[in-house]
Amino acid sequence: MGEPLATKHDVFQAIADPTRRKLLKLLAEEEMPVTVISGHFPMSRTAVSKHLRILSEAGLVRERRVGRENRFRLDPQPLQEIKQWYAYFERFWENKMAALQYLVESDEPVKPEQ
Amino acid sequence: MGEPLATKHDVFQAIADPTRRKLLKLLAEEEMPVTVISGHFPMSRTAVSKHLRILSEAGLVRERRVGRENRFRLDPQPLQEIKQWYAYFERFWENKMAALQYLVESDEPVKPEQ
DNA sequence: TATTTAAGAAACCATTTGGTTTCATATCTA
DNA sequence: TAGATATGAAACCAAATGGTTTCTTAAATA
Repeated sequence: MGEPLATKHDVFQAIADPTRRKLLKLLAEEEMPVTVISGHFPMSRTAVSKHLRILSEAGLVRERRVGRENRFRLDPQPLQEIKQWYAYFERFWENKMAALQYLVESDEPVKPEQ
Repeated sequence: MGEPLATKHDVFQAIADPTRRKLLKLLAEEEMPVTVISGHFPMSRTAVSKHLRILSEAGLVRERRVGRENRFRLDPQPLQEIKQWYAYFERFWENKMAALQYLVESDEPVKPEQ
């Protein structure tokens, strides 16, 4: 049923690395083979390949063999978990604003509570 | 101006650890001193304290000395960055839905694309 | 067919991470 | 004041992380 396709790696941990976040943005636009992808990063192809493996195990990218190429593309579905997690805190965000009159998006110091 | 208050630690990296995510949920409810907080976790107080330090450096918690206690509470503000990051991909998610007829927010199995 | 190209596997390495225990210090309280 | 309590700092450690280089294999091509 609606269970994740491949989640050997945690989504939160997968997106923790800035290189992997950049990979996701890159692969959101279009499908690409590993060599082309690695051309966008200042590290070895092997290193990029490892990051892709982690993203793949978190279900965030899909891979497809085409000849000798391995083409990757984004699968945003597991990011729903991030959204749901965030949504929980959004509640407190609202509460805080209302109840404690936090000065949101300002440089005013937060007023001590007592 | 509206810049983050303390971001020696990356927010994405801060929420990558499950213990720290649990800490955020715990501290969302109420302010607590370190000893009380650490009672909720199967590890040493010092370990919890280190996690709190990381959350603090990411701006996700505020600390306040009260006598000999150090009380922590959630500050959800930096989570906005997560939301913004996520929002970018939500766009692709929508696209996929439209183009590939994904079944969103249901328990139906995702239809294979080919 | 011989050669080039694409990619992963393996071995390795330095640094970071997440934990520990011990110790020092500041603040309560009997 | 003496002792108990709350906490962080320091030193330490094993495992995970993010990178490297080398080697092998499969597919495309001259």
